[in-house]
Amino acid sequence: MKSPAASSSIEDYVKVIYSFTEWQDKPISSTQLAQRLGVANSSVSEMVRKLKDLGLVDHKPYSAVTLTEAGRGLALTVVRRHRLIETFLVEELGYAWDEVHDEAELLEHAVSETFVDRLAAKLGHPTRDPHGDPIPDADGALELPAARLLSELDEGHHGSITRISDDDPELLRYLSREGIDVDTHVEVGPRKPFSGALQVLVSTADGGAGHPAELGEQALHALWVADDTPHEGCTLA
Amino acid sequence: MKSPAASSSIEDYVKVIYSFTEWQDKPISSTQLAQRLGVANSSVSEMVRKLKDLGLVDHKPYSAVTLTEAGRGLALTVVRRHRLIETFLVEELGYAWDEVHDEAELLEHAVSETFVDRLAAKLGHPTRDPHGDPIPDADGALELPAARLLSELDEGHHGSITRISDDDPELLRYLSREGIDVDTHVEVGPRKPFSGALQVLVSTADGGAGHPAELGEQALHALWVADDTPHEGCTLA
DNA sequence: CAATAGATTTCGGTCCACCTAAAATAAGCC
DNA sequence: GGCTTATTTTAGGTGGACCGAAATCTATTG
Repeated sequence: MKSPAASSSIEDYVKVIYSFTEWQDKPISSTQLAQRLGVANSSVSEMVRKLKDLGLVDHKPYSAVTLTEAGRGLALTVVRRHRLIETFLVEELGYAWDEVHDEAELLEHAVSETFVDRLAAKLGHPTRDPHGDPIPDADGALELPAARLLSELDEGHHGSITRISDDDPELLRYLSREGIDVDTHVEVGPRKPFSGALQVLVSTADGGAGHPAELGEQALHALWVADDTPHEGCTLA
Repeated sequence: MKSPAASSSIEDYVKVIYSFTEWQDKPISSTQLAQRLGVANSSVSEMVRKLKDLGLVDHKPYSAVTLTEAGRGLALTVVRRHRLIETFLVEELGYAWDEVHDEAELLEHAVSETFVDRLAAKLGHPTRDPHGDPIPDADGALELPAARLLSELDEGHHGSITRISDDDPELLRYLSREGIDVDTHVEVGPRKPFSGALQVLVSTADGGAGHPAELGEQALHALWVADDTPHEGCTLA
């Protein structure tokens, strides 16, 4: 049940490969992998060969990389560790949203399975981390909420934020200042003529009249909105 | 104030060098260092040269290794991390005494200064870890309790256990079964004729009549007793 | 005081993950 | 179909930390 123990590089590779397809289907290319890991393309080539030898990925030369079942299993344990640690940092140690990612990145390679299980128990077996990402359970099962990228929604749609990509701490701080958090309710407004920025109506927690926020491309691709209301529901009532 | 960030090997080396002299004065030799780190002597030689170049140790060829001020400073931060993590594992995650050492060993190299500070705050800035070892504060100051090795005490002495070496989990489990913990009060009894084992009277927590335990060489060198009562105190009262 | 046993260091050599530069391949375009 | 461009792989090389074997030093001790 337990493989020989992957190096932390190996864990990072499968984690990134997994994450890339968590919210969309296209598999990751070498170059994208290299960018996300911050290493040279050549390093990825070598490492992918090793991962293939280990049976963690499928790969034909010059094409995209996908996880095998074993690879996906490993990735899920890494992701579970990462997200539980993030949750712990926010809930127990008072970290802010935008501070947790890097810390978790390091810790996730240093904790034992026992640690993770006990941490999960202490936190009450949470199913989402502070950014709304689902936390796989100990068996690797996870529930992906149905959600769409904010950038794909048309004017008039509304729903609550389900997930916020934690790639860029700077963006997280901006969103924080605009009052946008996981579970915040938003309504999509009009596109600004040339800037491409989108107006969004952000509801206050108490249900009062929302205030507007302007979101650029970067933000639109980092926010996911739950598919709760195809609008009819409201119109009919 | 912060050096470039030592590798985890470097941290391990200075930690072991420091620990060796924490409760006695003789400096550590290459071979002892190699044994405690589980590496070959030749590896130690090389690494000590590097540590010397980094200004962390003093070392003349063919003699013992000692820490410089900088080295001691680094060692203290590592020891602080280690002991705070052990405390956390026991108090917050329900680890047993004998389980924490290895886990802390890994984690201590993966946590940031911020993490350590927040953890310390959450735990209420403890000054001793679960084995009774002193936890240095953020500035590297620590209070070493006056204590003597149980093996050095004569029959009739008594006092409370201040520190229990956590080198051997097996021993920790034995002591646990015998009801010996940090702060347990003990009285030194007679040596058993040939076995060399020592009889010790272990007080129960509520002050009731103690029960005897037999401790061999290994245990006698792992237990430290506070210097609280040179016996007169009691006789005079 | 010379011989030797034990500790320590030096000397090649390994493995891992990374790099740059150069070569090979795939894909788009005229 | 052939050319160019962009992606991907190979080749050769680095630094960190480790190893075993061989050389060297220290310290004893006869």
